[in-house]
Amino acid sequence: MTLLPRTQLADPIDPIDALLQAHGLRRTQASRLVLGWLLAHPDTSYTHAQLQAALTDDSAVALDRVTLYRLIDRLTQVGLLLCRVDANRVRRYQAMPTSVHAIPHFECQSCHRDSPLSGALQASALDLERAAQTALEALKALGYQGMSMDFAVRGVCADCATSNPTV
Amino acid sequence: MTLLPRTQLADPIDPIDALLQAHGLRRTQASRLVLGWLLAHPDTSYTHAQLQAALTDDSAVALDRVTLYRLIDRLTQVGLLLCRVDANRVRRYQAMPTSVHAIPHFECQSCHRDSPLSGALQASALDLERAAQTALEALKALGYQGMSMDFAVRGVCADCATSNPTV
DNA sequence: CGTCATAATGCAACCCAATTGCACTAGATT
DNA sequence: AATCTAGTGCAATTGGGTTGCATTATGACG
Repeated sequence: MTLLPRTQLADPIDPIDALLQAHGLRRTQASRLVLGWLLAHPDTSYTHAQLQAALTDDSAVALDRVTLYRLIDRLTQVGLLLCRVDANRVRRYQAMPTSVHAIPHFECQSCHRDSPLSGALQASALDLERAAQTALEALKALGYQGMSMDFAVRGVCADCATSNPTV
Repeated sequence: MTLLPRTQLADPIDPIDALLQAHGLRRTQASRLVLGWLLAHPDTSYTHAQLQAALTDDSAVALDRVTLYRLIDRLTQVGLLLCRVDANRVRRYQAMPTSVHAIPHFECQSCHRDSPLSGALQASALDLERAAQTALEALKALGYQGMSMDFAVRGVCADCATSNPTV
């Protein structure tokens, strides 16, 4: 029985390793772990704290707070992660979505609830999404990479408006 | 010469006083100052720090840090101010706009530049704005108040994408 | 008017997400 | 194998924002 020439198989068999390498990042335990975890949980965003908790929970590997900060920052800079700041001024990270689905949402400045625009707004929301899609295509053609859209309406919701003495 | 019955003139001659009163807020030196200043500088947003600096500069009245925090919070809750969190996790305040003009903008996660979507995207941007306008009308009809829209695209801009070794 | 409840102010101390500096470790490249 | 540098870990710090509590001033009511 002869030894198979392992090197014939491309070095990065793992898709995660391939992504890291393709973006010029080193393949370390931490980077594999974080990117792997986020890719395994698409369309969900996590704060730094949540991510650290989930990772230590999941893999029993306790990686340093600061290391995680720097790692997610690197992953974000190369476009592998999407980062946005939530209403509480905390950054939320998630795997950069491959397809786009910008759900318009409303942030009430009084009760601080964040609700998706639906129901009566279905029609205009669809219009929005279509227009946004067109915009994205144009950007991609210009060389932009790894994009996500976010449409926010801010104001005072009907509930809060009626309880306020706004005359 | 008889004294004019001053009280015949409506108490809140000042439009700022009128706004404060209409929203159930007391008319204090600080509230008049802040709301007045922001109304005098429409379509421009300020951080707490900038606002405090501008006010002490402008009116020689040094109001306390915490007082200003609480004041802008009150003004925001009743819908007189618009508050959003910028990419640096800092809240920015401005007078709630009366008309809407949501300029789509792109936030690069690599170089952290924030640029308006223009040029080649003019067409889709217009579509976007039209769709957004429709959405706003629908919300107003539902009782929502003092609204503003924000359309953000996040990703890696063409400049950064080419300098990254993204293969 | 004066009285009085309560909204608003000021100060000190605190919270917490995120950053910085520096020594150290481990991928990658030759 | 040697070596360069990206990545890691720890400690200390930054900075926007909050909380508790005593004090002041606004506006409503008799």
